[in-house]
Amino acid sequence: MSTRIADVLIPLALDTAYSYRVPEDLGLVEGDVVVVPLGTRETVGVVWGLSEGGGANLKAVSGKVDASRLSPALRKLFDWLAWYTLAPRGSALALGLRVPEPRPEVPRVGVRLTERVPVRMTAARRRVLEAAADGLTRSKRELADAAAVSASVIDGLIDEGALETLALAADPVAKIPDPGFGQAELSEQQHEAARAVCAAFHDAPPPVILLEGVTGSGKTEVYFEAVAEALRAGKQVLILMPEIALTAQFLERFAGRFGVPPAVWHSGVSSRRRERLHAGVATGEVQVVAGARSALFLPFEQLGLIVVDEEHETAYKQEDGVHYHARDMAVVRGKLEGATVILASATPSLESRVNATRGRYRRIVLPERFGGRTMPEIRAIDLKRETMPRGRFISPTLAFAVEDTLARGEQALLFLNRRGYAPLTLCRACAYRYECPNCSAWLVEHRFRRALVCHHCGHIERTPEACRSCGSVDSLVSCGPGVERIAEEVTEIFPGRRSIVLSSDFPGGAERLRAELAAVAAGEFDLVIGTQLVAKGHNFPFMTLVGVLDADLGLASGDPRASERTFQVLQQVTGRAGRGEKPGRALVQTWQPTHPVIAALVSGDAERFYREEARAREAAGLPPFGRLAAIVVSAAEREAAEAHARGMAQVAHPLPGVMVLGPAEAPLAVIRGRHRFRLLVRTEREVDLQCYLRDWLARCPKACGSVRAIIDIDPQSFL
DNA sequence: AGCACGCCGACT
DNA sequence: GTCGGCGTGCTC
Repeated sequence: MSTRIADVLIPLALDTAYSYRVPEDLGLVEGDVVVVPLGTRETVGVVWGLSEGGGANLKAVSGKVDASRLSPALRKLFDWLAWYTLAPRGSALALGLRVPEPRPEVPRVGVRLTERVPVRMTAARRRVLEAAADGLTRSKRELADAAAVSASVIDGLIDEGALETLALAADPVAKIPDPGFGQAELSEQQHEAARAVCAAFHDAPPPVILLEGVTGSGKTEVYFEAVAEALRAGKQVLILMPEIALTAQFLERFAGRFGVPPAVWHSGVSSRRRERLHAGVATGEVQVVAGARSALFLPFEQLGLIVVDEEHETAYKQEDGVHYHARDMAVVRGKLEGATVILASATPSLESRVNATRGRYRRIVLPERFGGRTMPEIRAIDLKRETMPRGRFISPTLAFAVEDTLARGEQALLFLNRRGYAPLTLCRACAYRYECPNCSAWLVEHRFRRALVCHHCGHIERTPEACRSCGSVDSLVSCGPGVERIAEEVTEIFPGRRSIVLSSDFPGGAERLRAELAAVAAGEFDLVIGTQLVAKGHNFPFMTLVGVLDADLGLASGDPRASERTFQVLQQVTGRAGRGEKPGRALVQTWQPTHPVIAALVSGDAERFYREEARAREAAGLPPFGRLAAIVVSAAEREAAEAHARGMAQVAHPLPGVMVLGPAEAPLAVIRGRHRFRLLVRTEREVDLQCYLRDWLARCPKACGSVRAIIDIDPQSFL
């Protein structure tokens, strides 16, 4: 008398699947979604394994949920993700498990014209009757929109019998994209790249492709051809993008190529719609999903292609809960599903370039701009050779170039990656610096808001009249530039020019900002002063000059990715010049024109940057990428962990309350908390980290379920 | 994640 | 005396 046992993984912070007895008549299969008793309540879970057992006194599975079954590939993905990130398997599962709430089916109502004429006629009613004159059935909303009336007019006509209601078939979750709809005209280069990408789609095993193309080279059109190829092969496609890149503009472009927009998945999509999409993806009805990171865990039935657009974007990094990088997970999912993966970027991350060089990824390059446009000419302005007017940040050379550009009726962009008015406020009398009380970073002056703001933690205080330290009045000076201060300078040296400051502080929110970006694109401004916000997105056809005010900003931040990030953002922002009819140029103000980042940027030789950066890291004994892990253990484990740490050498650490211990190649830090404390392990390579942690956990078994995080080495995210 | 259990301070 | 605050640990 053997019983069937189901090992059920529950989407909670649990690493082990729990065993339940399977009732005879349930007919469970691995991957089924089930309801099981857990403690005093009932929870949903997924059958991770089935076996024949002795039928011990286990609780029984309560029932099967009529939801999509998780495919073996998806279950493997969650297992792998949990293993890789050292997260409990249940937490990994929680990222992708979605259980449909039982909702009453709301029948969609359509209305249609009848023979009956309403007793009283009004202008609004007449418009409705005209719009409905063709006798077709429409939804209330549609008819109201077509006649430009409110829904109550329609209701009135229904009451009078002039319109009749009838049940409407539920509309499809997503429209069917047509791979042959609007084949774009491709340049020779794009064509060649598209052919290579499409050919690779049929390779076995399917490759990971790094599609690298300079700004304006038409990467999107190229990967759209791969999407078309996948659709023709009857496969589903996932396009991952940073949430902010999922714009109406992108959807229109997609619709221009495939006839309809893709299904969209991001945090703003309603839960009802998500549920329908989830189900539609599982049945294969939804063929293309464009989505933010979490779309990675949708239960695709026949996934053939994953595109990761702007693969270098940091938005792909999940920093709370389970720490994962969506780009890397996309590569893993591609492998598990047998799907081709395309990583697209104008400025790839260092690790993707390294992977391409090592032959793990196939590299396809679009070196030129589309439509005969040329890349902007980039020149450095050596600030050591400029005579800067006192209190000014725009050099005479740059000012002259701006004047010249404006005189020709073209636009210029002045780029400074610093919000606010001035990054530092200090007292002339006592040399007191205004620092954040929470994180001791400098407080940034925002003159417009009359406040000092911490860009780290959000702390805000009113700009003081007198020095907080010595009480002197009128002794405070603003040091260094922010975009607001540059705007002030611009009105002084280019009087009468229409200028605008664009940063994430822009008053009026995202809607206003979008409108202003459109206004810039339409040529309604002469000068744009902007932060990183203007580095990508909207195309500005009249912009022919980009001036970078401080190219060195960010190079000395201590972040191991500082060079890479700076290079990427400078490449993007200088690439804004000359995307319209006329060629563009960029002038880059710097104190260190021979710095590898600046030299590579000016020479237009990205290869050189990546090569040198990889070499520099190797020489410094750093890997191209590294990780930090935090383990949270219970108070009971504290002693054992400390005993283990005691045998290790101490190393200084800049973080308050952190004690760093351990050998130099794998230091171990201990942060004391009130009731918990953390162990932070830094290591040179991911593989080492895994080994190190596993070894550590073996000695400290109870800590195993409590490993909380693996994060990139990045002091910012760590703080 | 929820829920129970247990240990402390402060109230009808 | 007990009510309830939170901190801790368990759930097949």
